[in-house]
Amino acid sequence: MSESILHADLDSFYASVEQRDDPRLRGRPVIVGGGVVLAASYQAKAHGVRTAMGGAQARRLCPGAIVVPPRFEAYTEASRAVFEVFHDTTPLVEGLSIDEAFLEVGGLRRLTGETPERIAARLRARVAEQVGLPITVGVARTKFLAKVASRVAKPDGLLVVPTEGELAFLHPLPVRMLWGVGEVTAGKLHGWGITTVAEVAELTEATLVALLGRASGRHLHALAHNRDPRVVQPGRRRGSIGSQRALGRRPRPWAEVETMLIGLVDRVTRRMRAAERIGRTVTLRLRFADYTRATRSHTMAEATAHTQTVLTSARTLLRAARPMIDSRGLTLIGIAVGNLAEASTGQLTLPFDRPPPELDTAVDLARTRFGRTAVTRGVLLGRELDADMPMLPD
DNA sequence: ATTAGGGAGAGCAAGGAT
DNA sequence: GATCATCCTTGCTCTCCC
Repeated sequence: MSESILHADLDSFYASVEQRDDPRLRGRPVIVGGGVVLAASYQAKAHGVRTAMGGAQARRLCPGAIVVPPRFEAYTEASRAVFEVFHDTTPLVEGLSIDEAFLEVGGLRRLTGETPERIAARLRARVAEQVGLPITVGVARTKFLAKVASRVAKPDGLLVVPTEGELAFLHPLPVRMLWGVGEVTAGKLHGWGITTVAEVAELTEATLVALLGRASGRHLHALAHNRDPRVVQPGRRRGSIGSQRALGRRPRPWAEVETMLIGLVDRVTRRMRAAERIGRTVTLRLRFADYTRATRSHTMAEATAHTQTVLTSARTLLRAARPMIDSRGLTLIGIAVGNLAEASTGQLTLPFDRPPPELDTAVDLARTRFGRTAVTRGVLLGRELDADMPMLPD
């Protein structure tokens, strides 16, 4: 087994798309997003601007930056084009997010004799030519090493971690570079005087478990000893679909909150139907003026992608949470549907021993059962039906 | 003092089923 | 009939990722 996993990761993705589409932004510090930094070009990062930083702080650090609003549709389209190149390279693609994926090229190597490094170089060139975006690729024997390699090689780089050089690559790294070690975990480790991967590797698994909990401790122990058996899983699907809205600090009338909920549920169920998924667990997500958070969830008896059914559930959760909202001040509201399953196609037979149901009722029933965007044939009426009746316009 | 919007997953408590 | 052990599901919080 040699290095055969690619981790491909677009650089400052949103900011790079903006620079690609507007030549005036090229070579200049660019910040995408106003209230919070969604992405910063490398020219802005040179001034200390970071993703997820507050907009005010970012402007202080880099007064010359050009701030542009996000264009999510452009990013979705760019992502689609990049993943086309990925899938053209190998069918074994595991997407991680809008701008990164693992690619397994071991079989390709055996088939064509081409080295993973060559494959990675060609991938980078094709993304640059066909999509016009810079992308960094890490190449290694394991997912974890490939992921760390791409992070180290950024921006616009290519780094192969040779099998014989894995520990030399891994051990000097700061713990924060480990995938899964965030601010909180890094803080705990620092409190124990642990700053590098080599120092983590000196601890026993029991010590790490005592410090970080069972799962994190074991995980970190394995990674620090360069054990990562995870394989590239093509065709992984997400487990929940959600939508949320930040509201600012201004108090909102209750009626407006309920209206926003309808919009969120409509957006989520619409996306579920487009993805041909149905779900059982409805989660209401709230954030308050003091930055505390709360979630409230309900698991329905049957999975659905039906707007009204999900809305009823969501509305009940929201109304129960009203005292909390009134006292703490709402600054974010979100809805997610989890416990997702594939929507099946199927036939719904309605009983004939009572009067035929109204068309809308039949469509609602079919949608609830199958989670489909449209019922394409209404046998009852013997003609094509357009059953996609959005609650709100797009 | 403060962050959008999209996610995954662990830990834990409580209750039901076996 | 009462008690115990265990597993699973649900609901919620916290951490982490991009």
